[in-house]
Order: sequence, then C-alpha cells, then structure tokens
Amino acid sequence: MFDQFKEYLRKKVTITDEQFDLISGDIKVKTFPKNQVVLSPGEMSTKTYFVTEGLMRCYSVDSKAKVNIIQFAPENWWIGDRNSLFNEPTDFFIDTIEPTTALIIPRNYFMEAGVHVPCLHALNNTMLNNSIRFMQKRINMLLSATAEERYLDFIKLYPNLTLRVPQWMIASYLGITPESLSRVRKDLAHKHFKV
Amino acid sequence: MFDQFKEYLRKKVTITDEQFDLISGDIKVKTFPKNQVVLSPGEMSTKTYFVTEGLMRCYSVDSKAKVNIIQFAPENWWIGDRNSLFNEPTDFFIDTIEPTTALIIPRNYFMEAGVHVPCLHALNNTMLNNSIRFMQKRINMLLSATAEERYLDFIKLYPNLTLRVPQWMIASYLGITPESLSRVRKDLAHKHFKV
DNA sequence: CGCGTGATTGAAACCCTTCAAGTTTAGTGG
DNA sequence: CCACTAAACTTGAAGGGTTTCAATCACGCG
Repeated sequence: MFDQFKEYLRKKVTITDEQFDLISGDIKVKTFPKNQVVLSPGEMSTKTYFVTEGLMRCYSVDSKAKVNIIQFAPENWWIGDRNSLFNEPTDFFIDTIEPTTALIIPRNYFMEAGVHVPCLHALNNTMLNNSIRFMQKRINMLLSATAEERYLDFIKLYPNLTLRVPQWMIASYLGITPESLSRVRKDLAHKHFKV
Repeated sequence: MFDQFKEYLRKKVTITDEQFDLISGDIKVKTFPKNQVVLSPGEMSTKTYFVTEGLMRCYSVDSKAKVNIIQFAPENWWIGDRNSLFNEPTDFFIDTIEPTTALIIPRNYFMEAGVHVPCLHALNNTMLNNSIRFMQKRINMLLSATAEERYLDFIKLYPNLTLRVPQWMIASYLGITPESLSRVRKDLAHKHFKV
C-alpha cells in the first residue's frame, strides 16, 4: 500500500526514498469491508483517506431521505471531510461501496511534510486546484445538462466506474432518479450507443 | 487597494509590513468598467483576480446559448481560471457585473510568496479547502433542492448579492429560469417572506 | 429455494420550462 | 430633467422532461 502511494507521489513530484520515509511515519493503513460507514453527519474528522484498493463515496441524505452522492473515490483518489478544517462538523456520510484498503492521512499532512520536502506544497496546491476545477465542471453540468447529457458525460469521464457502481448510485450522482437513468439507457441503446 | 489586501491577509495570518512589501511586488491593480470581459473560453490565463471593489462573475455559455453562472466574486473574493494550471484553455468567461477594481495576482503567487512568508502556504491551503467545501455544498444543493429551496439558500448565504445581482443572473446561478425565480419570489411574498 | 436489492417499465402527476404577451425599471441622449 | 428605448421583470397558458408511484422482472446470496 505504501509503495502504491509512493508511486502515486512520484508520478507528480520528485522524491527520494529517504524523503518518503521521512514523511510516511504518520500514515496508517486500514482495510474496510463493503458498506462500512467511516464518517457520519455531525461528526468531526481529522482524517483524509487515500484509497489504494476498492471504492468509497461521499454523500448526503436530505430531508426526503434521498441520497445525494457528492463524490466517488476509486483507487488513487482522495476522500475526506473538509469542514473540520474550519472546526465545523461534517454534513456528509463517507462509506465504502466495495471492500476497501485506504491510507489514513492526517489532516495537516501536506503542510507538515512540506517542511521536509518543499515540493509537496506545490503538489498539495495542484491537487486542490484540480479538485476545484473538476467541481466547477460538475456544477456547470448540473446547471445545464439534460439527464442523457449527464450520463454520457459520466461514462466518458469514469468509464470504469460505470461498471462498478450500482446504477441507482450513478443516478444519484447525476441528480436524476434511477428510473430516469434506466430510461435514458434504454433510449441510448435504441440509438446504438453501448454501455 | 493594497491596504485592503493587507487587511484581508492579516485577518487570516500574521504578517509584518516588511513581509507584505516583500510579497506585493508582483501584484498589479486594475480597474474595469461594467460588463468588461477579462477572460473567454479557449484562452489561457495565468492571472487570478482579487476583487477589492465591485463584482465579477465566472460563467459558461452552453450550446443552447444559455448562460450558466459558476461563481460570483464580490469584494474580497478571488476569481480566476484553474485550467491553465494544467496547460488547458479555460471553459469559462470571466467578466465584471459592476465597475470593478481588482488586484491581479500571478498564478503561482502563493507558492513563491510562501518561500518568504511560510504561513502563506497554510493560508493558500485553507482558502483552497474552503472553496472545495463551498462547492461541495453547492453540488449538494443542485442535486437535492427545489427552485424555492435554492433561492432561500442563496439569500441566506449571499444576502448582499441578492440586491446587487440582476435576478436573471441569480436564476442562472441557481440552475432555474428567470421566469421560475420570479414565480418563486411571488409565492414567497404570499407566504410573508421578505426579499 | 426464497428473499432482498437493483433494474425495468408503464401511467399519471408535477415541477419547471418554453413561448408569448405585458409591465416595470433603468440607462441614454436630446 | 424629461423622453425614449432597451433591458429586466412579471404573468399566463401550454408543453415537456422528470419524478412519483406501482408493478414486474432479474439476479445474487444466505
């Protein structure tokens, strides 16, 4: 698991084994069964998860008991609460969709590791900006796209997730009902699109 | 303008006048008239704007010529493109809604300034996380809320913008039509809600 | 084998959009 | 400062994309 994280970092920055050892002391590994809730609304959390195997998700449950999926986190993705950074409890659930192994990274990991390995500051900056960029695109999609457009967007962006995630969760991520997604898929099939 | 920026920083971190002078060399001030487009889709930009006076917005125009507003930026907010960080042209327009004065901050400002004033790394980290947090909440709203809920959310979160931004832009931000927003407001008036 | 979860399908309902007036407001020039 | 025009907002009626509700089917797992 640590090797996988080292690989991940090395795709983005230059880092020696010694440096990596220096900054991996605070990291723990944990394995979760399927459907394990690791964070619930109202809780505080100082942990960020780096998924090395499996699949996690972040979601809310609204007043009509509807599930709204904010984010999926397959291998090599990050997931965690950000409210606790501001001393506020989280609004969201985080759980596993598949049996999952994840590294548990302390909240201020990159700030502290950056003292030893300065380029991690830049990496942190890049990753956060990338998140914002993707969320901007998602907001743009939610503002403008029809059910069909949303689904086509999804399978283009996450082709592998399309097969791993139950359809009703994809619908929840897209902001449509499972029934609507089913009909969209039926229509697409008639138009000779596949999966 | 610079004083205002200094104030802004000092609300968040401890910084001396000397340190501020050290890091303000790369910053320029610019004043724009109303409705001035400063960035268009397809362009690259290394600038981030810190609004000291006025109001800017980031938006897309989709294939049906519909405007979708991603973000407003009133005083003391940041606005800029993030795609260029990844050597991709932007998808969005950025323009002014009011006559606006803004500081123009180079792309890697916080990374470089952080070398001189280390706590700026932490500030950068905090600000980016805050953006993500707000965007998560917005995504959650777009996934779950009705037109009326969206509007009530907006006026609670941005009470001063409600008066400064034309209604059709608020509608665009909320992902509904101007007509729908007008009807929502009418209904709320009947229920004795004000503005 | 049977139960539960997920996916599909149909029909009706609904919220929101679209289209098309009108009305009000705001900005500009005489 | 008024007059005029364009833009913004309102209102109504019709239409459409999605949702809701309900029933059925498919599948995996104990």
